[in-house]
Amino acid sequence: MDQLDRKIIAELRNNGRATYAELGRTVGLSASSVHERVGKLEAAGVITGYHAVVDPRRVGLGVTALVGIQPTDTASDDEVAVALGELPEVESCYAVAGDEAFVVKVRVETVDELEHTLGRLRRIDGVARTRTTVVLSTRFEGRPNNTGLDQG
Amino acid sequence: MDQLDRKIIAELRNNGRATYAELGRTVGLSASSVHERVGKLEAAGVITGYHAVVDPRRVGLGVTALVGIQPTDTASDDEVAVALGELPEVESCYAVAGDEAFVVKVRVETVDELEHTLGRLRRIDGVARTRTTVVLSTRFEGRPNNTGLDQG
DNA sequence: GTTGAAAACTTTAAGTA
DNA sequence: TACTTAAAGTTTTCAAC
Repeated sequence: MDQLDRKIIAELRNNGRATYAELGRTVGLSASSVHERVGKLEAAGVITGYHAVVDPRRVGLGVTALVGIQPTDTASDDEVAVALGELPEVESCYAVAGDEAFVVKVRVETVDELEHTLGRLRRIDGVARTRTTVVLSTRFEGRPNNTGLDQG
Repeated sequence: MDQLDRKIIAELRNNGRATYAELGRTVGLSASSVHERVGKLEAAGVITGYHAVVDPRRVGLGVTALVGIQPTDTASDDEVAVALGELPEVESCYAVAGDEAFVVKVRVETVDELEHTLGRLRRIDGVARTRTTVVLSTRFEGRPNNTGLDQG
């Protein structure tokens, strides 16, 4: 991965639909070269995908919460993580240091649904307790941090 | 926003680089129609952008932490949020219920840098204390939850 | 890495229900 | 209004260099 790759990645993080021709113009390569480089970055697992970002409220997911998952003494973290992944309302799942095994981000339509989801989380085998932090507003989210990409 | 819009959004969440022609084939519309619909969804703020997703470890951001921000008595939440946004290592920022004003997600290269970043967070005017949860592993992240999009 | 060319896609305009 | 087709311009993609 050289400087040009980093530049291409930074561009694609800002605009995931940039054309290879556009990228070529910004980094000073032919579209073919960019195309090949991007293919290699994808194959190498550096670029893992492309997603449209949607305003959650506009698609009926107005309630967000961060939930700490405290495990039982006998819990298998991997099994708990798999179970967490089976709930579609769990958008992200981090294994963390501390007395909680995981912190997950949950997105649902209503607080009623949140209550419902928390119940399901608690019923997962290996989950002892949950600790819920309700998100009041999302100031910003998933901002591309191109430290070391833009110029490194 | 009708069923077709929802289908298009779900597709673009899974593959942000899907061509209008591809989208048209999956939803049963011409490329022109899809093009027009996507333009309207973007203009309406439903689709807010497109991003390449990068494996953070592959771009030198191997350390992730979730940091609760406890405010001082006199803090202006908005001003604190702006200050948080000025640090590029703060990827996401949520205003939350509870004794913490915000929870932020921080991504840095090393634990040394994490220490450095936490110092800067604490020095923000309006920040009394921070509570840091180090992420040991990201099981999954930013999964598109297409509840209510895939089928209505 | 480049160019060149065919196929595919984008994007606008014009026309239809 | 929302769709389609048509057509010109662009981009993709795959050779060959």
